[in-house]
Amino acid sequence: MDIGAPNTKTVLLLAAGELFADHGFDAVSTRMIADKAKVNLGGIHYHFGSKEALYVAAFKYVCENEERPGLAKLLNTQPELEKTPEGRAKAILMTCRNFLDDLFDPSKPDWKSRLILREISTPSSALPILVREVFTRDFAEDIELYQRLKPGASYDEAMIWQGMLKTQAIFYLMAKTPLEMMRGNKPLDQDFLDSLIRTVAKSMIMLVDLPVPEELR
Amino acid sequence: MDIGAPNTKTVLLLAAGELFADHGFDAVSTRMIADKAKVNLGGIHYHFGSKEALYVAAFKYVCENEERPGLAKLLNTQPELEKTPEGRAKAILMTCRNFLDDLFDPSKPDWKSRLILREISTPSSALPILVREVFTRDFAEDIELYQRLKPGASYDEAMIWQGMLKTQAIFYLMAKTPLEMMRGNKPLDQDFLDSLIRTVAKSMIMLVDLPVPEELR
DNA sequence: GTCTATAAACCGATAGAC
DNA sequence: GTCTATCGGTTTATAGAC
Repeated sequence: MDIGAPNTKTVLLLAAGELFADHGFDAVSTRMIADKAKVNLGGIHYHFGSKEALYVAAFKYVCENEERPGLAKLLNTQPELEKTPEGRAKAILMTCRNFLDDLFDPSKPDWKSRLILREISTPSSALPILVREVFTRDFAEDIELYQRLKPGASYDEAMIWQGMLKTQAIFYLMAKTPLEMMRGNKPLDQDFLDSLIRTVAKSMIMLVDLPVPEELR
Repeated sequence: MDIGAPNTKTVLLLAAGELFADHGFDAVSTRMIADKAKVNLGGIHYHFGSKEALYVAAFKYVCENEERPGLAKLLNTQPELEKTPEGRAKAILMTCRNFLDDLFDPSKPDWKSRLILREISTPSSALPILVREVFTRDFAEDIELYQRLKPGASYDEAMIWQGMLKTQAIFYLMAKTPLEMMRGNKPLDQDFLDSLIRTVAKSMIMLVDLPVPEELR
């Protein structure tokens, strides 16, 4: 979907997306959306037809505009990394760092990721968009890469390996509030994030029998 | 909460818990709950006072009655496993297997786990119960164990290590439907579960510098 | 404790003026 | 394309009979 200047439709998409991400579809009313977007209530049905159609449009917009570079993409732009075991290990570490730093960057709003998370846990009519735009598109390359790193590996094994980063990243994004409460309201700071990056990268590197970089020891 | 014979209150707790787990708090009406429990609508307010109080009661009931044995508990019942590196590695593998087999056992209803998952992703007034009964209680022992296995390790590192099993288990429980759709409606079968168990166990074992059991090679 | 009836508020959606 | 007013339905919660 191509969107130019911030018109009513775009404003509605973004306001609705953030509200749905924060509270869930059923907890958000069309009046809340109209208020947040500073748009008349009737505009929702004029532009989208229904609340559900607005949700699907917002979800589709987010999926198609989110770019979360995986390991395979990094290796495509820096092919020399794939030539040596040390380079491949470094590429895995860089991917973990890029992915998690980006996801937890406080200057970047995280509602788009959380909206996707909601569709994962409570699928709606937007589920095919999720599967097509996120699951299939984002996973496929890294699955193929794993099977290149470990010839003969099963699809399941490849799927689980490339999921180690994403599943854990998603959990800590999702569980931020209770985790911080558990830690006595100490926020998940950069130290925590560094530990997570190092642990995930190290385990993924060791699982494909690559040498662990010195900085992870 | 001690509950004897299946009285109205218990029936309501269980019916409400399952519905909330399946659809979320806002998507479930008190009429749906009363219908499922085959209880009169007024009974909800008579026994619990409000829909929100019923949710909190159901959540508390689930948290207090769920027993998910961790690694530390296994070692307490079989202390001889902790004596050798091979035994410690085996204990980690057994914990992963027990945890995941139990979570994905088709004969066991998984709505209790999914209800907890919902409170994690969308905290409500029941959040303190979640933190106290699940996060603090379930995590503490394994965190302490990790620091025994790796003296001098930081709290964050220990937290992330013991979370490797739980975070990934939770993701696959949560994402079952879209994952199966991505796999062309092929279910997450025992082969997939075995791959997950093996991969998670292997990475956790290697992270604490223990020897990888022969069966995981 | 269980039931019916209903109050009061809110919901998504629509009609029609501008 | 934006606005107001409102419809028909559902929601939680309650009052009161039994």
